[in-house]
Amino acid sequence: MEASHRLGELQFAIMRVLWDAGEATVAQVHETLPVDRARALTTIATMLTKMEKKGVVAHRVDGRQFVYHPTVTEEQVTRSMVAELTDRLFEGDVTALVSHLLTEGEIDPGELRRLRRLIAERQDEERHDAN
Amino acid sequence: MEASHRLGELQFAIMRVLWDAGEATVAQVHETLPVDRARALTTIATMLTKMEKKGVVAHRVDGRQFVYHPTVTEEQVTRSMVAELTDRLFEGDVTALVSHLLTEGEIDPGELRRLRRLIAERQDEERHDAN
DNA sequence: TCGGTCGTATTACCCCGGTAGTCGAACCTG
DNA sequence: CAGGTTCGACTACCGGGGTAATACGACCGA
Repeated sequence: MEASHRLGELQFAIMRVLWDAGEATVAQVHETLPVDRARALTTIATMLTKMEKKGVVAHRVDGRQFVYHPTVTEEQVTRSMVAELTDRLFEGDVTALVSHLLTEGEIDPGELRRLRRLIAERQDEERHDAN
Repeated sequence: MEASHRLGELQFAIMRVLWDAGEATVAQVHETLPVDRARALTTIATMLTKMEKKGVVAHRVDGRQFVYHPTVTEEQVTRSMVAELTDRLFEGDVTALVSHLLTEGEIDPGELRRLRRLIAERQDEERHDAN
């Protein structure tokens, strides 16, 4: 029942930092962020403000600094973004997505074995769970 | 080696129509489009212009009408969008994505069996192919 | 106390997806 | 030929991601 937490590239990167650290100031996020492209500190601050308005982060005040923390879990975001793509591209048919990955993706034999094991485990759980 | 064909919701819907029909006029696209929400004809026309500028469609002239056709395949688009998500969310680890689908997604036992068979087939191909 | 520094707030752009009104040219049709 | 219709071109606007300069207030050290 969660809203669709659609995050952009930078927003996701920021969330990563916050998920890892639990909480962080603007400066800390800025430093921790992968330095692919140097971004101004104010850019991060602006982003965090927007993200707070959107409800994916919140902050507490520590002295003069804002300490931001996530209000949504990585799982929630990942799930909603994967679900959105699955809906968009495969009408929600998860199997179709996996099928695509198998036929189009570069999956080596080792990966295939891992996947097979994964599914077997899942089937086991399915059998044991009333869920 | 294809560029990242990132398409929005409406753009994708339009591409669907074009992929299905092979080619279509603005009016045909407009009519064929799922009538979830009534859109103005000009909206479709504008979108198609933008999409042509972006290089995912092209048009020929038939009398006074433009007949649009796709210049990229559904496979190309699907692949690049899936790849983008996989990179964003799972650092390109396809198995991680599938794992996510298995543990988080709503996959019923029937689906699991289908997937298992899919993987088995893929493994067979892997064995037979020198690829 | 005064000036610099630190850190957030405000403001302003750019780009692009989406939405659509209006304009102008071509084309029928009476 | 005149007037209405059709269809693309042009223009405009909103929202949101991304980027950042500038403004402003608080704080600290000399």
